Amino acid sequence: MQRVFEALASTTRRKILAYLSKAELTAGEIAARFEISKPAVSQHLSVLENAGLVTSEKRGQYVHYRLVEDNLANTLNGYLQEVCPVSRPLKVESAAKAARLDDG
Amino acid sequence: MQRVFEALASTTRRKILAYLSKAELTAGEIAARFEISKPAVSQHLSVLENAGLVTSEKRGQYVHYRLVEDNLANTLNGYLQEVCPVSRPLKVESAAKAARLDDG
DNA sequence: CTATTAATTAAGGCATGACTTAATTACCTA
DNA sequence: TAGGTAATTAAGTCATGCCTTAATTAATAG
Repeated sequence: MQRVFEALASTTRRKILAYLSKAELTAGEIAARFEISKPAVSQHLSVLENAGLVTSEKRGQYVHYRLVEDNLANTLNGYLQEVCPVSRPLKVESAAKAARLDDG
Repeated sequence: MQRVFEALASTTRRKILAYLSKAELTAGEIAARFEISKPAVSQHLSVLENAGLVTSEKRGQYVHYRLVEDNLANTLNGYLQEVCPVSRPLKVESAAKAARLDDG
């Protein structure tokens, strides 16, 4: 929980997650999308992995990273339920679908 | 967005939000719940207020703080939609209700 | 007006986070 | 096995964050 919010506090790390939400990428492919050094990106990936937000798999010479969607969704939604009324997140997040389902 | 995630990166600040989710409190009442100094708590409140997660109102000698639920819920859910498939958060957050509605 | 309480601002210390370059590890290919 | 690429680890710098105590502002009570 603490690690997840710390990981999300960095814009660079949130961008990495955004990239990984579209496709699995190697460390090098991720680094190429930023202007900071490769070791710096590697450190960010390490933070994200320690928070359980991404996982890595080494295939040959490359390390492939992918998003762990469940952990992100569960942590944020869990926190939201804790602090906000249960009904609100549902409405905010997919108001259209909820409305449709509630009406039907 | 950046400010919200920075604000949430601190355990102390998340605890403050948790207290405020139960009741409106004065700065002093909040400070009394922590072991750190009152100025330290004041700084945390300032961070939360700059992030738009709480608002304050001075009444006489006291400053009352309360949670801004909408901003917290909208920011986290908005981010979640951006990074995770739209359908997932709904399932995670209220699986029972979603299942019931989907089945019915 | 003076004293007291609530709260914030100011100033400074210390730990932590983010970045850099250089070195190292691991894997692939000629 | 020597050389090259991918990636991480190591070491050190610089900025930022969180905490402290002391000073200040603002409101209430005598």
